[in-house]
Amino acid sequence: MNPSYSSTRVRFAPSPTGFLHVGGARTALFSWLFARHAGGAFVLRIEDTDFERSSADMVTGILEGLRWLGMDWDEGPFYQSQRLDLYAKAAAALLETGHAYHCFCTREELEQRRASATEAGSVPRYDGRCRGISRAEAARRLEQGERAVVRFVVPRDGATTFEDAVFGPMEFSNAELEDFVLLRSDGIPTYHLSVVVDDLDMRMTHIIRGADHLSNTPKQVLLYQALGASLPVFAHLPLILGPDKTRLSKRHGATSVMAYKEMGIVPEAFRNFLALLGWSPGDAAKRPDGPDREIFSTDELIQMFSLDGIAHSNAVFNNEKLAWYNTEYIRAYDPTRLLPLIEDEWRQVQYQPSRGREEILTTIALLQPRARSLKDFSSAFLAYFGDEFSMDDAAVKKYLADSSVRHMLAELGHRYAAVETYTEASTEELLRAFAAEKGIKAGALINGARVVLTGQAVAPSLFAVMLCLGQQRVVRRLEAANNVTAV
RNA sequence: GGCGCUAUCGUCUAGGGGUUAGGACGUGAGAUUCUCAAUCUUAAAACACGGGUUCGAUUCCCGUUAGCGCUACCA
Repeated sequence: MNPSYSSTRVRFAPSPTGFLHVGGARTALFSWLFARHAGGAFVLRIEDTDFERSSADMVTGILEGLRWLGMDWDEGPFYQSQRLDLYAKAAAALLETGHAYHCFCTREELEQRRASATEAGSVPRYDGRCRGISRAEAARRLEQGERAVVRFVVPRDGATTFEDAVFGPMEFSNAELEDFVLLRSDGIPTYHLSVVVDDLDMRMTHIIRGADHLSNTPKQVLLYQALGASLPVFAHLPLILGPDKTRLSKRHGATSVMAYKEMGIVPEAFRNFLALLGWSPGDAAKRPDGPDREIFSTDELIQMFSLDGIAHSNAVFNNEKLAWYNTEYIRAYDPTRLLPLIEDEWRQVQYQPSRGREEILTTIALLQPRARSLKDFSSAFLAYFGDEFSMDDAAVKKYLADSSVRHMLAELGHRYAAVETYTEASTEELLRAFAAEKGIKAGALINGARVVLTGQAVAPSLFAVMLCLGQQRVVRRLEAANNVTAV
């Protein structure tokens, strides 16, 4: 079968009650990878039925995060808040078929019963007392303005089963479930109703979501059955944990995807890292000799992805490994691809390079092996792109504390001014001869010059830096060596 | 508490009835010497515990423990 004709349909259905967080991003990524692998559709649906906590800004942020990670969607975004009539209709149908009933218990009553049940050491579960209310009576009470929710009739006994594509066969005793709410008293659907109705309406074939929904699934399975629909494939993803092995949350620091952009992470690195968090290509990553593969292009990820490779256990988010991916990606980029990302960083700090595009490109190439983040290009590396940069205090202290070194560097600047063929070799030759003449170790001069030239203690080979900067800048900066003072 | 899920180096993981249990990140040591956050070499580091099944379990089964999740008129 031609995969492009596949009817596979997968959705990502975030709730806009927060930014796109790491866990959500991975769910989206796995769903997207799965859809692309199958040649199916990837649908975006915003689950904004919690009006109190949802906001349009959050939707914007989520879409921004998705785009940043390079995930495109084929349909949507659909908003549940605009599909309310659909859920109401479904609830009415369920009411009609006896799968649901009106419950007039107030929140206060419910809370009270819950509290006393907990106190008595029993499980707080709705007892279904309003099931017995006849439809006629319910209609009358509604007529009189009484508020009611619509609850689902969960079978008292038996079990609900389904097959999870990740965890295998699942069985939940119905006695563990309560008659959950379908429609709130204001007519807004609850999560269980809206997901099922939408997944059905949107003809989803696979439901890929976090394992925190595993225990909710039997309720939804019951709903599918009551609606006379067949089940989609459920695939639950193990959760992502913080370093302390509790579920990743704000107190673990960066949890919003965009925070990683702000840290100078490149999207491909983040995506590669995320893809391998809770999923593994297995033997496909093996190489006959040498280490297993860790770096995969998007196309490779799409081609290799399968539900079988999804782990069953939770994974701790490892910042160090992400940082490693970032350096790998930054290093491997073609400078022309890196440039726009760097320009974006420059814009953010309102920096204007004073060098031409070609020079900038070769400079990037020089710096790439040492960059750990995009941020380096808008901070530590600024001395390479223009003449506005600051000195690293520690570097100055370490290599320029001695005033005689500063004097020598200034003098060295004069010498460079007179050089006719300015090359990597000639600059080195001159410096070493100069050091010999002054009776100082070349290394001391080199380290000092590095700081004067770049403001940093760490840089590429000094003479490569000199060539990159060009004769004029080198002369100017060296001649100003005496003005350098540690703050 | 009830229900569910899970358990291989510190972390991400491969593997699977008989292996020197493989790789990556990180960490340690060494090399290089013009710096290191670059590079190269190298080392340490794991099958949670207890019972089965079996000639043989890290692998299969059960239990224990631990962790996580769910248990709302949130999603």
